[in-house]
Amino acid sequence: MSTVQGVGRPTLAAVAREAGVSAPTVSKVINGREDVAAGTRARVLAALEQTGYQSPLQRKTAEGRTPTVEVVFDSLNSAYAVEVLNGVMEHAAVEDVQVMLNVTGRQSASKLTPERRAQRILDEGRVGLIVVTSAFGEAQLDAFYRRHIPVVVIDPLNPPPGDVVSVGASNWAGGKSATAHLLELGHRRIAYLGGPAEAECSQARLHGYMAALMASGVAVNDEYIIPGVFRPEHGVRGLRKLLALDERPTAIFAASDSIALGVLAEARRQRIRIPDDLSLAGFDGTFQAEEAVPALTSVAQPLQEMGRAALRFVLRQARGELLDSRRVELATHLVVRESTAPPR
Amino acid sequence: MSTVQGVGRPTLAAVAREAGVSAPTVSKVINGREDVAAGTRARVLAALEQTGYQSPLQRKTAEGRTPTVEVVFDSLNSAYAVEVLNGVMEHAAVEDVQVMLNVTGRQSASKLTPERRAQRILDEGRVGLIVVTSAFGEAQLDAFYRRHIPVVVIDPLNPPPGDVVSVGASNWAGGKSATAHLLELGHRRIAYLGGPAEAECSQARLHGYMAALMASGVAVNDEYIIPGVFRPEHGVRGLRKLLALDERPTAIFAASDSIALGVLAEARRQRIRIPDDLSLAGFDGTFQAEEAVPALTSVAQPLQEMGRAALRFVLRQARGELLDSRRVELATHLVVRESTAPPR
DNA sequence: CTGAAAGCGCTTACAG
DNA sequence: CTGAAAGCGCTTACAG
Repeated sequence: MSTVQGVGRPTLAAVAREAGVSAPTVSKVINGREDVAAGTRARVLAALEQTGYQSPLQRKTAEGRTPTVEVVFDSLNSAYAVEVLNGVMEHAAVEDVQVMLNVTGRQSASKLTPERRAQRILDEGRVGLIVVTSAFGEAQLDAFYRRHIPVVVIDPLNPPPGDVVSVGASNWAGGKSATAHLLELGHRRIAYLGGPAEAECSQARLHGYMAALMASGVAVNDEYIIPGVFRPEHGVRGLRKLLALDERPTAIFAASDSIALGVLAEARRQRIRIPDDLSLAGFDGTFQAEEAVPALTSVAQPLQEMGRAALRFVLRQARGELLDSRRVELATHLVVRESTAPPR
Repeated sequence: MSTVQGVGRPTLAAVAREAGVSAPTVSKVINGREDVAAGTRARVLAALEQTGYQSPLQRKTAEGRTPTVEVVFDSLNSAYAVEVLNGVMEHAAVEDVQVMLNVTGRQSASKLTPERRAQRILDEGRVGLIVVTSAFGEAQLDAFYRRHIPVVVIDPLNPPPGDVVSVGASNWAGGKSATAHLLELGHRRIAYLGGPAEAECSQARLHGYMAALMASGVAVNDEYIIPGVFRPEHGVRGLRKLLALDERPTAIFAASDSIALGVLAEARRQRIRIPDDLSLAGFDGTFQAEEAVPALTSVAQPLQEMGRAALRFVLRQARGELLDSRRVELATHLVVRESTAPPR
């Protein structure tokens, strides 16, 4: 007839026993009342942690409910973002996880402080977050990290702080392969229309480009390297700048398909035929590359797989499993289509 | 000293009183136990509704937390879906609402029964749902409706049951304007590549098309009307069928831009020049119409606005406000680009 | 600031 | 299938 200890979930009474206080006192601490002495509060908090106490609400929230992961984009206005999202959603269906979607928009200056946002994630019972590119700054990622909220960043613009896990693609190898392809076709004047100068992925692509040039003994021409944004406008303006040069390039490697699409549009306006007058290679390998006219040679990133992998890593972290690595790079591969040809 | 009735949240005991049963019986109904007579269950359910009872969990969930709306797509693989989603997300940011994203995929045969899914929505404390096109069938919509879960359907494939609110665009007027445009250019043999025959929006576009023909005294040719799916494949196959006819059409009105894109691709393969040999108009007016080569004449739907409106209506219903109408149609407008021209 | 006592709201076990 | 009774786990009101 003796009471069996340690069976079932710990109750508030058990926490009280552990802390050597009464149940009402524990109740006060849990509910954030002020009228508890600092020492008592500390003992209660220790007991709460030691026993792993969960309030009925927390229990209910945790228990039957489908776990929820938050996915944060700075914008959904790109085929890139949509493909990553599709990968996340696909794996979420497999794992029976719910997805809270958050689009921050340009104004990274949110109303919420990093601390409050992290607290909210905790309050709402999220198991973790997937952050795509630059949706959150270092301060925010740090706040998540300090509270042990599992976070995975896809294609971080800057190296994420602490031990935050990131997923990307082999950008350097991809940049090298696209450039090598153009070199093999016989091009020597190859321009690079890049993404933001500070973005890791764009830097890697640039250095892959330079590595390919150097390996072929082709000098790097600074005039041919134009950083910008991953948007068609950059392709439009970039092409105009390149056409204004004394020595025009015969080929362009664009750091994203969206940039390449801008080049394509501007080339059409300027009556420059692609690939006859100018070869063009992109990066990302979204359906837009395939559907473009002419179809775009592009370095394909496994975007869906990156989304899936990010979710896998969030869930693993949430389960307390160790990850093999803080940084995962999935392979890119060059897909040759119609937009590249030997120079005239 | 008399007990004040009706003050504070209704308790389980109050529900029991209302239903004329004991508290344990109400508890059983709430917790989905089987051992309750059907008649008793019905009375308890009525009392639950009448009193507006919320379990402590529901109460806590509802209280400090940011309200959450669930958005359900059958697929995210279309520019259409992405634009609607963008509209929803934009308004969600304005209203400070969270968005749970759900992509059902082709298998509308989910593991969850309609009842259980509706229960889950309630348990998780969603304020309501936005359902895009055919993501849920009638049985599911009905289950939501019976539990008074606010639902708004965007572009329902079938007329939604009960008083479920739906948002769409002026499909009939759009179909008429596209066809009238082709007629004005001088076309008389105009084909219609439609969406699913049972889909309301496709029917409306078809009847707009027929109305325009009739108004111009042009006979409707059944061979020119081919229903299908809102995907490029339908455009590819549809064009092949039309080319096999003795009297080939000189213009095609496609019920979506994605269908038109398929026509465009197949026309290129067959060396049919658009608009020189064949005029082509689409529907949706997504960025894909603009970026196509040649740029696609298309009936623009205000997709973002439809997403925004859907969220507004969900929130209004959740607040218990009355809506002016169960069906809202936003205006479409024809955007003439490069893919339509007079017949040769 | 603390806790014994009372109380609240719901659930469980079981007699009928 | 139903409900009186007992019980559970937490919170509240208040004496000290």
